[in-house]
Amino acid sequence: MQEAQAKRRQSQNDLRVLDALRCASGPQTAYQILGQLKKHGVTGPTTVYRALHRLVADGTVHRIEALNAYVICTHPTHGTATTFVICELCNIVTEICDDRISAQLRQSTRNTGIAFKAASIEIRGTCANCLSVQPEVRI
Amino acid sequence: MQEAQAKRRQSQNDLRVLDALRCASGPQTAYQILGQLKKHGVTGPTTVYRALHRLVADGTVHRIEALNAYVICTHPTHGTATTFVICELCNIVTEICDDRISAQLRQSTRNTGIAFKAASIEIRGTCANCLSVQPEVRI
DNA sequence: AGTGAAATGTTATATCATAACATGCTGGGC
DNA sequence: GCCCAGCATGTTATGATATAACATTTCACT
Repeated sequence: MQEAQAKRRQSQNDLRVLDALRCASGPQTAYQILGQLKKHGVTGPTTVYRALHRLVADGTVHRIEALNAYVICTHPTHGTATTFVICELCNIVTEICDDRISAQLRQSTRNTGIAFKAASIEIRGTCANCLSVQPEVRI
Repeated sequence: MQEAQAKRRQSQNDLRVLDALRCASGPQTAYQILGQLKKHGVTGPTTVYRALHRLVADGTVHRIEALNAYVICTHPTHGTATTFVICELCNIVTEICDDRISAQLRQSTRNTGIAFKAASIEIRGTCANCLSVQPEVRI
């Protein structure tokens, strides 16, 4: 469908950043990643940001705007409506994938005469785990 | 419904920030607003950020995460799925309002066991005006 | 007028991101 | 093998966004 990316060979720093994100328990800021990469001799944020830009352009990594942080994409086959849920209790971030969301956004924008390219959706809520612990929070 | 805000009396700085946003042609960063408020003797960003926090909490103003910028809410009666379209050609930002979007997000999150509180949706696309000028961009 | 809560001012600093320019690595044509 | 174009990387500096911490003022209410 759209911008199926020509497979780019990932550079050494790209792989290091991906490693750092994989090892992390949640979204990481650029400077947290830099902290990890220092063990490989990386000294400046520029290096990290350059790798992140490539990986985000690829779709390999997503940026969570509300957190200024980055995560590995867990639904690489879907592209136009990346959706994250940020749990307000434990701050866990989950990527969800439901094509009806992008379908609805396409329809809603079409009604207003706007051409839809892509969307980023960030939901604040409560994750299933916290719900089971704090049952007074309702779906 | 949800968080129908008890009417808060807006402070002097709140009103100044709202004025600055109203006069602006689009989203304004905190420091752009600060630039306007300097004529009233405001000197530090703290003042602007404090007013913005109150106004965002109210729902009077929205933050556009992708731009680190702020706009006045144009659909104050709807609250749980603020949706903006950012035109990639002219950078105009439009708030759209379609309750089916939040309905779909509620449903998609319910399927995953997550409790939905609110969402911010930022769409990249092309506005109606730019589409009419550049017809090769398709809906 | 007295009081407490909210707002504001002030200074400093933390956090996020890019600019600008030099250097190094690598793969494809000769 | 050698060259060189294109990309990746390193380095230094700085810009842009946001908050901390604490002092002071304002204001509604009694």
